[in-house]
Amino acid sequence: MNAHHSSAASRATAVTGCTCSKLRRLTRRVTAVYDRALAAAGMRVTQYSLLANLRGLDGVSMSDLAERLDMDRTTLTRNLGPLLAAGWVDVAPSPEDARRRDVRLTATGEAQWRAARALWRRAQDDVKSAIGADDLATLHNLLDGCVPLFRPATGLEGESE
Amino acid sequence: MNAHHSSAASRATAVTGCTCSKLRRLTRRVTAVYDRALAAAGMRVTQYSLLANLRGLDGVSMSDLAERLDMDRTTLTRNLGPLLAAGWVDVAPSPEDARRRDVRLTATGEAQWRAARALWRRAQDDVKSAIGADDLATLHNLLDGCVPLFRPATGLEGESE
DNA sequence: TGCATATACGTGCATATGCACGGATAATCC
DNA sequence: GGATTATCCGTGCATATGCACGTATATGCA
Repeated sequence: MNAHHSSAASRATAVTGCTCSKLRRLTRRVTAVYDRALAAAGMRVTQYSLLANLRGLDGVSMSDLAERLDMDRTTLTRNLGPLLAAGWVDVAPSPEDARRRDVRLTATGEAQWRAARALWRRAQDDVKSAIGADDLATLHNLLDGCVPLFRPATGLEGESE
Repeated sequence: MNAHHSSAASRATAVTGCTCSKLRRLTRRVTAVYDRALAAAGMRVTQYSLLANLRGLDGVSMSDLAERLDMDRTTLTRNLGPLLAAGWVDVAPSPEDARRRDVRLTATGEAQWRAARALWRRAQDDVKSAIGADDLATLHNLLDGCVPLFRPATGLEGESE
């Protein structure tokens, strides 16, 4: 399908269709790939991502973690539910600020992540094989680069007046 | 940020990170853009997409529509709920096959779609401005091109043995 | 014809997503 | 120091997503 360099590189195609629907469509299908692979570890890709992002962090507030994941704060609250019930993460009030609730990966959660890691790797490799390394790199760069363009205003960027 | 041709074109970057999480992350943020724009029409981008896809089709079975959208059949059933309640779509048993239920856009639904179209257009233009026409074209081509790679097997493709 | 199979669909369950709203605590400002 | 404001958070509501399972109808075969 792709000889060597660029199979999906655009040749000035007129931009048509809904970017959002295209994103949602592919997200649905790709999520299925990862979820099927991670099912053997009893978790979904969203949960795997939470565990992975919690690694190395020694206690993050809900809001900080949500912002880090570009996720709504209240969505994070509920997404942590299953992980909390499974004992993979721990949430405790911050000693310094009683308003904050610090999220932490437990030892069990760390072990679970480590076990799921191989399954995730397999899914990631499958995706890489299917899309191709070059196109996947381009896709990653586009996805990463676009996110900051749509971040909600924190009220600190446009201090012009 | 981009001089002329390619701001997000990859230069052999090592592919790291989770493709699925990256997709989900951007989808979250971009969906917010469209949903905010379409809120004035009382609908979300998922619903707008349904109406748009129903246009021109004179009755599609649930399964066919789901496949067309790369969406789980049961997800479609529930996503049609609000549209059905609003009277924007109509679902009726097929005259030929009592198992099938044909989905059709109503006149009200058509009008709603037409009204929402301008709002969608504005969101789409905003996204195009933010990302840039070239990168957006590349993104669209990648998204469209990848979907078929992850379609569930229909049991008709690998007849080798 | 009658039964086994295949197809089309809905529901229960669990999670994912985010807006609107309200409660609790910290910071600020007279 | 007490009222106002800002920050951090959970919950109610509505939708989005899909797997497992069951039901109804059509199809194919003996």
